[in-house]
Amino acid sequence: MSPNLAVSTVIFRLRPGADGTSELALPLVRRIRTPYEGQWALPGGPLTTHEDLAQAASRTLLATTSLQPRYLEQLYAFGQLDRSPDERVVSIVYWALVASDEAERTIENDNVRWFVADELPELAFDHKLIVEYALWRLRTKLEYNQIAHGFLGETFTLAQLREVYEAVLRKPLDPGNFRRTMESSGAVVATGERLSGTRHRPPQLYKYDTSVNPADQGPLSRLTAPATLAAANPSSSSFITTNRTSAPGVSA
Amino acid sequence: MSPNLAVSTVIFRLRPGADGTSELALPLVRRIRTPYEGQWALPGGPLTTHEDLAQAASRTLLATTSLQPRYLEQLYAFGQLDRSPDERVVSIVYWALVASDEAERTIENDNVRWFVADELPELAFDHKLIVEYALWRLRTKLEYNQIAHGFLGETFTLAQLREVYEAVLRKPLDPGNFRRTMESSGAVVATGERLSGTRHRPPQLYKYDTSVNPADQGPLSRLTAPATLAAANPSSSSFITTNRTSAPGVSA
DNA sequence: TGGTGTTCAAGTCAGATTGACACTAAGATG
DNA sequence: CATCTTAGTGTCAATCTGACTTGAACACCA
Repeated sequence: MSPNLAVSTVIFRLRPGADGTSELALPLVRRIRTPYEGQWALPGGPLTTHEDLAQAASRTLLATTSLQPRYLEQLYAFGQLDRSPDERVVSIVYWALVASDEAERTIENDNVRWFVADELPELAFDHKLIVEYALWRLRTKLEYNQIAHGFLGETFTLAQLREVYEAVLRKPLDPGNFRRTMESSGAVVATGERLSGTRHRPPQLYKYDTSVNPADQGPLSRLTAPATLAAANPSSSSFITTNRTSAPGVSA
Repeated sequence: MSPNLAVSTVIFRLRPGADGTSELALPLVRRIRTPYEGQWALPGGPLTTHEDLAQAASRTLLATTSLQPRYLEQLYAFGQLDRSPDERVVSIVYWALVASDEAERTIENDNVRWFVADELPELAFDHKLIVEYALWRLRTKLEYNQIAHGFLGETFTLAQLREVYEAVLRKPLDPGNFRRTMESSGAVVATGERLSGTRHRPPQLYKYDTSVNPADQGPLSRLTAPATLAAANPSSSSFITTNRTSAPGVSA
């Protein structure tokens, strides 16, 4: 007599906005049955017994939007008693990032459409809450974890990467400081190639060095790649003492 | 034909260790049926249709250890196909903090025992992985989120709070810098009272200002108030003060 | 009763980090 | 060739961080 188990996914992409900058968008599907028939909802479906949680997220993601995610992470398990009017449903929600060019392949129709993240219609169930939490996670995680490349292709310029940050965080960033931070973090590596055809000085193309700062995708990612965990981020809390003995100074 | 749903909880407390400092400990229960009969496992049980996820976590937590958590947060949903040999089980795991004095009430017997977090026996299912992930979350979250008071009583000295940090992070912290950081964060407020009966200058008693830096407990905490999570256990004496010759008291 | 030990609590200081901003480089455009 | 635009580098002050010093206030003990 277990409650029903469903898996849904909040999918994010970046697309050119009206004012020239990029804006966050996510796909919704129209419900074709009660409850909430006709309303927009997150893509998802029931969990079958023969598939993984992440697999189920990928499957429903592919089925509704024909997209492959570049980043996929579990968000939260929602299980309040009243989240569905009829039956008890526990939804395990994932969130995903897709590259812009990949997202072009979505077949938009009357039942699948992309919406700007800040201008959503009324959503079925508690999906409004879920999307807001996913947005919070995306914005929070972007600041300390290297996941911005989930929106981009294999290589990219620092300006493109900065545009991702600016669109997600909704604030302008200083190009010089952004470059300094990214380069010193070591998460990004210059390929040596340049992007030509621009109206200005050709910028370097970069790619991500995933071995330096692996994105935390939950506990399961440790099973497959345990070695990279040793290269952890240095703690930056002020009160943390690494070595109480004084370092030897330079003396004559 | 949904998979079975279970809820388990990783419960942490601090207890006095052999070398005088505190150490992290967590309770495990011995399995009394196959699979993994006789092995140690996390407390938990199947999710019933009439209870919330967090409620289920609290219930099984109370049933096995007779404890009330001071902090409770969802950890992750584990759903790999092979995590249970017989049937498909999806476990939604919570993690909890209990105050030291509260934890004294646990009835330890042959089937329930506290273990030091770094010296666990062989565990059933994938519970080893789960505990390690919970440990990682606890240590990571402590550095940017104010959850350390989950181990302490209503009021505490900065030295006690620092001891929590040192035990969880497993490294010594500079008292002066710790004080500076905590006071400037505003998360902690001096009560004006002092703890007397110590062998030295009486320290200030502090309490947490939860309004300043509320702990992120997931998306649901934004909708409803934390409610009964702040356990009514006003006893301010913790194990940290037990090695005193005379009983410490509180003075203005 | 006064010295000693211990921790509390406040303060100092050098090096690292951050945010704001100036300046030069290198392409395209007309 | 002058100009526009972004790439990329450099500077500087304010702040933060980690290590360390100093005085305060109690208990304890000779």
